[in-house]
Amino acid sequence: MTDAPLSRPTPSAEAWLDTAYDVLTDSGVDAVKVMPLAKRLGVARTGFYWHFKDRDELLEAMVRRWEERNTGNLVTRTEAYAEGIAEALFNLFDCWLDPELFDGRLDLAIRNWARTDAGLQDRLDLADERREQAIADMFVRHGFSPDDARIRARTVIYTQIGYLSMQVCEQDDRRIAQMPTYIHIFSGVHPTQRDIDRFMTRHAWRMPDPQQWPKAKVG
Amino acid sequence: MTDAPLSRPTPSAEAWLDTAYDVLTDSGVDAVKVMPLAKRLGVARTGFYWHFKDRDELLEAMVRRWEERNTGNLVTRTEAYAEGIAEALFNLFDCWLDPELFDGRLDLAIRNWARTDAGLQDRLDLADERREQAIADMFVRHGFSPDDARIRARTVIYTQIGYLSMQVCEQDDRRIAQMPTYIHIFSGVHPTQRDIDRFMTRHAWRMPDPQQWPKAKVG
DNA sequence: ACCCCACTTGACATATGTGTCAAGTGAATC
DNA sequence: GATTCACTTGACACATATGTCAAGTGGGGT
Repeated sequence: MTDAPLSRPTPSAEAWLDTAYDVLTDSGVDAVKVMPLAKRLGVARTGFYWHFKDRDELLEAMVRRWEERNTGNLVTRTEAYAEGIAEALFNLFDCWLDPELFDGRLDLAIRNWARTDAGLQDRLDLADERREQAIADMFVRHGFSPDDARIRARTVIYTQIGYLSMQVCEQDDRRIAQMPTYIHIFSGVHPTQRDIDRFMTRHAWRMPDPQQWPKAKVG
Repeated sequence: MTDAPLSRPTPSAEAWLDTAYDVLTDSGVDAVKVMPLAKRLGVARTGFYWHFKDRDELLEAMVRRWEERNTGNLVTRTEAYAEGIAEALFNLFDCWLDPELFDGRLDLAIRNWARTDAGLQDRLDLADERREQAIADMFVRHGFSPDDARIRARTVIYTQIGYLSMQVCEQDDRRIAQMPTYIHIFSGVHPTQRDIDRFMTRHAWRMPDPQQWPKAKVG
């Protein structure tokens, strides 16, 4: 008899939502249709309408799932303590490695969907502005001029979105190994060995072989 | 009686294609459907099947339009003569300003479409690899190490794709004004006033007020 | 004036999608 | 054992899409 949150979705509403999420992230919003979802779940399509008013309500639930996750975590990472810009960027890069912090596939799906949904585009623009501001502030705290900081923030964001958009699939260990070079490009500063070790240790379990850890002065 | 290329599309096949292109670039491939296109053109839908075998043939025609355009022009720009890396990057940046050289909206639409079409994804991967290689070669020619060059090439590409993907809409003059800062980030080198002037002169008609031209050592 | 060819059209067959509704089911409560 | 509540179901009505076909139209060449 634990206290459940008030309108918690029933297990089967949850199932519709999860399936919808899978389809959204790997085929886009146009593929999120009640009939195919029902086929996947192996149930009658009409049961859907007991849990959700209509298709739009399902879509709205997914947008909320996105809003409650990606941007908030990213902003928090930019605010983490760092001795220098390199460490600060490494903190941010945690988001690109931990799907709990930032769901890249979902972000991309939302972004594509927003192209044909003006209301969603507005919500996305707000989220993007928050992210850009948070990263720019981070650069400013580490001594960059506001103008430079803003363009560097954009470079970081565009690079990440571009990476997602291009569907690059690399193994975590290769991605991690390149990150010190990205740090140098984004900030103009080489991370110290200390910065690198701290980051590598944090993600060691994704990259089991310490031999692969880069030495400082990469790039 | 001019010699027409052999299978040139008839004027009305052209019209279907153009409309399809518009819809593709601003709503995505899922919106490219014969019935709505017919409505837009104000003709009977079935006439479509006189010009094209089926919907797939229309889509294929658009993919070809893309292949014949974006990647080739981009690679050519990376090969243009440049005294230094800054000038070389400015040469490449021409693509982001001249829709004749590189059609960003089309590139983005193809990219989203490829997410749900494995065959197209393969063709896109080939194109991306050509682009990355060409840009990396450019960095190498200007003295960067192969590893660094490759990551810098990716940063350039991801940034551009990210920019497109985020649907940023800025005026040309503002974008142009920021480009020297991007050059610095991408290459670590400040463009000289000479580099900047050459670039600005080339795009002066997009940015009528020379007062706005940035001075060197920006960022 | 005729016909032919390029092209267009409306009717048909079929598939896939949305949403409503009244009836059905099965487990927990009275 | 009857009832009720939460949830599921199949039948229905309708919209939108694809693709085929035979018939129609209209301008150029003979």
